[in-house]
Amino acid sequence: MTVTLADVAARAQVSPATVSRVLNGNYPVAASTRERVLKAVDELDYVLNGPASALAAATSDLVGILVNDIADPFFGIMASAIQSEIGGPGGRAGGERLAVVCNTGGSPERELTYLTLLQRQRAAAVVLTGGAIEDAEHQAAMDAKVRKLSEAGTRVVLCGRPPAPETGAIALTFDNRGGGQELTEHLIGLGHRRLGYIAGPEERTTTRHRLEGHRAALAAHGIEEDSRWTVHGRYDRRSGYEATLELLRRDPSLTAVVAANDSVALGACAALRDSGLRIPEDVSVAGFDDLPFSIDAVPSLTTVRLPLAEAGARAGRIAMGREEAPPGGIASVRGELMVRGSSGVPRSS
Amino acid sequence: MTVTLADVAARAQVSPATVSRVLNGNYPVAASTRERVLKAVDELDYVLNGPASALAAATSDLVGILVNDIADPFFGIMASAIQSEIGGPGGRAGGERLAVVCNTGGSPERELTYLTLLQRQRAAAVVLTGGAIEDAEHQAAMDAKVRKLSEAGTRVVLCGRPPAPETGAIALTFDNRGGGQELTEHLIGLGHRRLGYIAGPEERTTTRHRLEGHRAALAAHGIEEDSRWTVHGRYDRRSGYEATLELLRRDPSLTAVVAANDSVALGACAALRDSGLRIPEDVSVAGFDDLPFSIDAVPSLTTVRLPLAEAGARAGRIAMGREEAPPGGIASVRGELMVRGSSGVPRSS
DNA sequence: AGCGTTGCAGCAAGCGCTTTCTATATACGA
DNA sequence: TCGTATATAGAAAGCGCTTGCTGCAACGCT
Repeated sequence: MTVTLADVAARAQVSPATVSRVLNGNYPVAASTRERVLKAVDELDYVLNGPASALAAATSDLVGILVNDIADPFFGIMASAIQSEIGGPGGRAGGERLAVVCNTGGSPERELTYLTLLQRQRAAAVVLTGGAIEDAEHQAAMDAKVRKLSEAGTRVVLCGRPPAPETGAIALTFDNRGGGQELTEHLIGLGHRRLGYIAGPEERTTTRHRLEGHRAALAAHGIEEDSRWTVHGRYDRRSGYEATLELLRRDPSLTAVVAANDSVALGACAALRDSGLRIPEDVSVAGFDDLPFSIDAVPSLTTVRLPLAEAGARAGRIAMGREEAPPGGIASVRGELMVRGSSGVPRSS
Repeated sequence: MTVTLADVAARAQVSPATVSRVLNGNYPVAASTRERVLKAVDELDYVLNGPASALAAATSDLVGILVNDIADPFFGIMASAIQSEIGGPGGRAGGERLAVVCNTGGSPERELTYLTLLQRQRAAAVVLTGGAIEDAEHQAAMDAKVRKLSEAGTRVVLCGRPPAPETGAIALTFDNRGGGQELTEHLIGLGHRRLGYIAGPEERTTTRHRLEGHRAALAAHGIEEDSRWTVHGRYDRRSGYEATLELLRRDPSLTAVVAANDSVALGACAALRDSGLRIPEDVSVAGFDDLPFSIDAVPSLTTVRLPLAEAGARAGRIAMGREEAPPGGIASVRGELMVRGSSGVPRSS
């Protein structure tokens, strides 16, 4: 059998209550007693029973982080930053908390089930990262779940995700629309008038907002849109490659390609090169996020930098109650345009 | 107050025991009764209390995945694959399990503390990924912890990590030494005789094994080593950039640079370009791992492909007891040499 | 008809911990 | 010197769930 609190108590010649208090340090215990208890703990190699503790105390030290794709550095970087603030071993936080990353793979069901699982574990906090799925039914279900979690005392923070009003969740939203607009305006400023756009998956807030920003920029400059110029795909390199070939097929006269994110942009670059086009002389390319590898692309990628680590860290602190929530429970985090080698004046100008 | 089993029982006019059995489905319950119970569960919006359940049943549905750096796709890809097999919502597995990713940041203390936290939660299984830290004391502590976990019934699987004999852990080890050797032999075969090597952090098994493979290749071809040709750094791009400049400073006549992994190789490429050197005409570059972005580098990266997703998936299945452990509890996973554009014949030949 | 089966449901005893309340001992003030 | 405040430890009642065992019908067999 495993060692229990009672065993430690017996060995230290004290009551179980005292051992518990020594371990939790939330009640005065005489120094000599504490020492005796700690010695017994050490000798017996005692490890607290988490479930029992959580049951009795009606709280748990679990913190959940939901991500859409853990293999994507976009989420990895945020998760890493969140986790570093959550504490866990070695973090800045006091109490040791188990920060757990849950990979939804972008599936609505998984998202919901993970939330239930965390609710079941009576998680101390939950951080939802990345864009939300735009399906009315799913969204309602999510909101209901989030509200329930909040009511049960779980702090819910949205990081890089649109606010969920009336749910009690704190939102740190990325200004995808503004960033998208700024990016496209940069290209328009260079003289581009025929811009292809590789959007992310449909029914995602991130996809929609970035695209809306792009369109707003076009509209602001009186550029009429051609529906052939927009293609949807996944948020990965492969998708960018294929979408670019498709764009080129539809309209070979495009002078710029704006991608939904950096991975897609990289795929776009590869497709352009394979098609014998130079970047940026023949076609300019722009990404989004400014992930670490973007600066290493050849040419380096013009993109919008999102402060993923900073936002994640802040979300983590808020989740831990170590930082005040922004006024109204909502904060918008702006991106920063990074002009680099992949964008230049169009060939025809 | 939150809804409890008893509330559901009252509403369904059955005993708590029956509700529990309906929920767990491990005991015969009449269809009509089950239906009544499920209806009550639904109406009351009941969510099982995880800790209470874990305490009573003395088991938990938590599975831990330890990674060194969650922001690094190397780990992200493995974690994703492991998690997909662990089940969790939507996975192939039957029971719903909470697969949690814990980020150690490469710190020995965190590694140990996370293991304790998982032990505390009575985790069903634990998967340790990536290289281990080569410190006798730490290793002994880890082995002891792992042994204790095994004894307590937690299945422990090492994925991409050297075996830990006598601990009861199953190991899926990457053949870093063989891969490193093959890679360097490829360069030697092209005619290179002056090869720089950017190693990972010291005191890491992965670092050592890859370096050993490199040296074995040199030795096999009678190439004498120059201690100036090896530089240690972190496993990231920045480190590769700086290390390359350092190598160039030490010996400008190098015709090839072998990096500890792909990120480092990318940094090396950037440094070479910034130094006015062409790849591979002036200097060849090689990486390791074959992460998704490697093929997009310009020129595309010669590297050793590690089947991260496959190995992760297998580790996940073994952790769930859905696949037999390899004979002896140890399997070696080989890498595959991917010859691409970044390696060519040396300039002097 | 009598009796062993079989199928389902309930009782109640924990699982290992936390925490309130109570008890004791010591210290302090008047 | 006695009463009261203060510090520390213990007793015991759960926290919400699982599960071995018991109970009781309805059933099938000889």
